[in-house]
Amino acid sequence: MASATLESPGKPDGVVGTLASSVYDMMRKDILKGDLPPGEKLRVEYLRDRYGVGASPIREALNRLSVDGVVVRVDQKGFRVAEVSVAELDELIKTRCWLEETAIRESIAAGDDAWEERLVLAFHRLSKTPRSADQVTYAMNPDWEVLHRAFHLALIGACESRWLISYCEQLNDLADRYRQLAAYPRRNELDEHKAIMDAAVNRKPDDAVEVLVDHYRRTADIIRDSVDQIS
Amino acid sequence: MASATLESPGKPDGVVGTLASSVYDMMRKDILKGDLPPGEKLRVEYLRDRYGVGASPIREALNRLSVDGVVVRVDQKGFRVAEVSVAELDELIKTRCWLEETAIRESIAAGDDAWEERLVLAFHRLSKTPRSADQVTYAMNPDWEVLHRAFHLALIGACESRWLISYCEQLNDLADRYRQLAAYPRRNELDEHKAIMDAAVNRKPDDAVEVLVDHYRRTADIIRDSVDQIS
DNA sequence: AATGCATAAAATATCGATATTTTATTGACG
DNA sequence: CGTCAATAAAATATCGATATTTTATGCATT
Repeated sequence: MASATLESPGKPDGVVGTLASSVYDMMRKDILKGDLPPGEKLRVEYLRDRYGVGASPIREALNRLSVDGVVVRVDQKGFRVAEVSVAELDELIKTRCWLEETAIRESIAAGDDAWEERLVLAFHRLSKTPRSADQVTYAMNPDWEVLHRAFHLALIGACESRWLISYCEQLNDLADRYRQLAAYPRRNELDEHKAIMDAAVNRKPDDAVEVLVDHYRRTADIIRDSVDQIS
Repeated sequence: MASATLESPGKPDGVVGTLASSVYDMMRKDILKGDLPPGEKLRVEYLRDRYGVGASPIREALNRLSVDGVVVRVDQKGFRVAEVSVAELDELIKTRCWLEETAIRESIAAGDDAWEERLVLAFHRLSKTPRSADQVTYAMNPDWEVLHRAFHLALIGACESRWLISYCEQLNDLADRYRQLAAYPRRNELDEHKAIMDAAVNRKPDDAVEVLVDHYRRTADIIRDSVDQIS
């Protein structure tokens, strides 16, 4: 953990947009995957070194991240990576289940063929991608993570509310952070993902909700002990 | 409108916290009540004059506001006040109804005596406060607005999810912005607020949801034409 | 040993200058 | 008249210095 924290993950070469936005993206990723661990003080001077930019873009990114929920801002005391806890995990999952129930019901009700096709493709791509980057020992596969996120967002993509989608995105990312932080066993969720997709495509909202909620709760159950130890 | 835009609403004298936070609060209020109108370009040089602080705190505040949904940020092009539209209003109200349905059901289920008492007091204070600042012509009463917000947040305060509460807060504020921007007739919502409170306190979730949703939709109906004209 | 105070060191937040990018303007050409 | 290119003006974004605040340290007192 210490070496992961101190090692610079790279500089914003080939900058697109602004330095502040690049730093925001990089820092956000580092926090969500645990490279910047829960509770860590985010000192501007250290971050300048780590990301290779000046204090202003760093502070701008930190301000944005603080509204995202991954960074905690205290006036005059600076910024800190948001803590994790079992209570927080449970509240997060509970809220996620509420909101995604609404979102998936609305998507099933309003979703057209295009939505179905996006969902089917998202599942297909996810199912073709190895869950683990290593065949012997579980190792996080970044490709799978990207496709996994896309699959879950495709499920709710037809709910016709950018607000609800953005809230679900936020809760998704925060929940995934817990998964990255926890000791996660080899587990293949393929059948669960397929059951969710089938229920959605077959326009069975009650089934979809039940399987989806079960999926999220099961994940939380698996990682709960581990979260208790890192918090 | 032009004079309201150009007139400085005050400087951060007696700064508490940081300049960035003070500017954030002031600018947020100015946007929500329409003093900084929809679509307006937020030029840093102008805001420096208006709020009397340097570019850095201005940019920091703008970055935070951009995640709030009241400001739109485009890299290399700066910041602009978020636009309004009828479609946006409808999506907002729809989402608000979904989320507050969940929040009020959960609050009714989990809320203890303390929650009831907070709600009863919030209603009481709201009912004692004149809806309009002027007895002849409707004029926005800031005191009523503060208590109105508190009442609605008290309703959902026992839902046991800080995420859901913060989303409802955001949607509440954005919906209230529409009310401030629109030509709003003299209307007294006292009976509606009472019906909502009674249903909640009497632990009747279906009634509470129905009256609450009706309340929000009615407001949207009242202001829709006016919103169409300012957007 | 615990508490309080003063001072030094470290960190946070802001300022103003300046580098970079976008927008506006003007003139040439078809 | 419309389009394109060049240039100037305006605006955005960043830098590094510095003012302000917080934290750490050392010493004295109870």
